[in-house]
Amino acid sequence: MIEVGIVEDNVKIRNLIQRYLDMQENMSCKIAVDSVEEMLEYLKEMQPPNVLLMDIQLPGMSGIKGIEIIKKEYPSIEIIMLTIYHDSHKIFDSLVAGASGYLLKHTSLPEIKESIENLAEGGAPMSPQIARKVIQYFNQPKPVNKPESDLTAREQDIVNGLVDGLSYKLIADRFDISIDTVRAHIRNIYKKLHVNSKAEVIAKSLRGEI
Amino acid sequence: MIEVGIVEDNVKIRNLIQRYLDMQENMSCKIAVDSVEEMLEYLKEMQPPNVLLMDIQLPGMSGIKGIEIIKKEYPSIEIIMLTIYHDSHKIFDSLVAGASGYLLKHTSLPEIKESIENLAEGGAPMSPQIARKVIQYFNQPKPVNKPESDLTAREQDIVNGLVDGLSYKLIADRFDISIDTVRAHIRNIYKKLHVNSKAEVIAKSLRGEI
DNA sequence: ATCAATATCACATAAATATGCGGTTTAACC
DNA sequence: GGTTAAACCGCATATTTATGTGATATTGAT
Repeated sequence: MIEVGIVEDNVKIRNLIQRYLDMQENMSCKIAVDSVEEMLEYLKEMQPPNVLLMDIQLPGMSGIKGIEIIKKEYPSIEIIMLTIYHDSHKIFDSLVAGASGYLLKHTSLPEIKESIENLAEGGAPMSPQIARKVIQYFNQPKPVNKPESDLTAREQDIVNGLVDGLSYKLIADRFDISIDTVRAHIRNIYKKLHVNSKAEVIAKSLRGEI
Repeated sequence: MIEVGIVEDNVKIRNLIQRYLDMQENMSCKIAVDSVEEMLEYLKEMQPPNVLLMDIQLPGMSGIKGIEIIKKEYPSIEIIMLTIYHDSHKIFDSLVAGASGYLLKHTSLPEIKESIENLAEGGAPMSPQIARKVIQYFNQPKPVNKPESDLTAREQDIVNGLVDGLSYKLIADRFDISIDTVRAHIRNIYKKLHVNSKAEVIAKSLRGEI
């Protein structure tokens, strides 16, 4: 039996969903409130539900802030956002805050039910449009970076040593070469990268510019 | 009418899917090959399909490399991966390469059909397990960082100077203070961060650990 | 009013780094 | 067989960093 809770300030929608879910054989929906604050009150006293359906636009605390707080206190609760917002910011903020699913409000009752079951089975319910936005997120950052300075394998070793915070001496020890050889490599690295300090090499490396 | 192409080296599966899709009223699936190379040959001569179903493990070029090449040449083709692999690396590599969906091979024929329609309507078909992994990607980076070393504003300024690759002298110039003051700040920064070199501060900073 | 933290500055010194110039050996390439 | 690139080593020196031990002024909290 899956215990479902609802945080939604539109009474009509809330009652509709609650009645529908509570009617299901494998679900129970006893707690439906209209703010995160109320839900937190409830959680303090009662057994927490397995799944929460949550709106974003709410009186008082926003649903996204709510995710953070609830997930922190009750990490086992899976949260599905149910909202009209389909802008990337709200989607990503929700997911980063800890939501496990994101549905748009036009989702039908049977689909909501299915999503909850889906979640219980280790899935992550998302409206198709949302999934699209999430996937687009991965396509975006592509063309940004493609520097490729060609350091030799050994030079890359030395750079890694620098990034690990090692001194020349320790790098020499790590690779069992003399400190003067380390110096030589570093000289060459500086030439190739057009820099003249350890700091710049580390910065470049950690920025993925090598 | 949605034109679908298939790149899949298992003949049985390929034929099964092709026949099923071609049978649908709103779809046509005329081209089904067993390698990316063959598909590229085909695309050079014929009208490109709207959607491609693609395996990852293929003879010759991998499906992921295939996405890159095909999307580069024919950006309008939407690609759905259809594979047995559910490891994060393959999923993310596929999405970054330009895939619009990612289905696991146990997906039923009607679900595949539905996914293609879904895609045509602006969605992004994903198996629930895949969606879960994608969502987990966003949750990940959160608990990673919890450093909270409380540097003062001035100390943070100095750190930024270091990250910018400046020497003590240049940092002093930037903030119009003496080099000895820079030294003093850096001493304090080292104490707070438990390090003892510029390199480590820069590394920590760029890793978001400050 | 006192205390703690911050920001500022100074002097001194050891250690590390940056840079110049020199070299040998090895493996790959034409 | 000569050329080239890489990896290796050494010595010298100027600059930069790391660290110690001071000190003063300002500020916000107790």
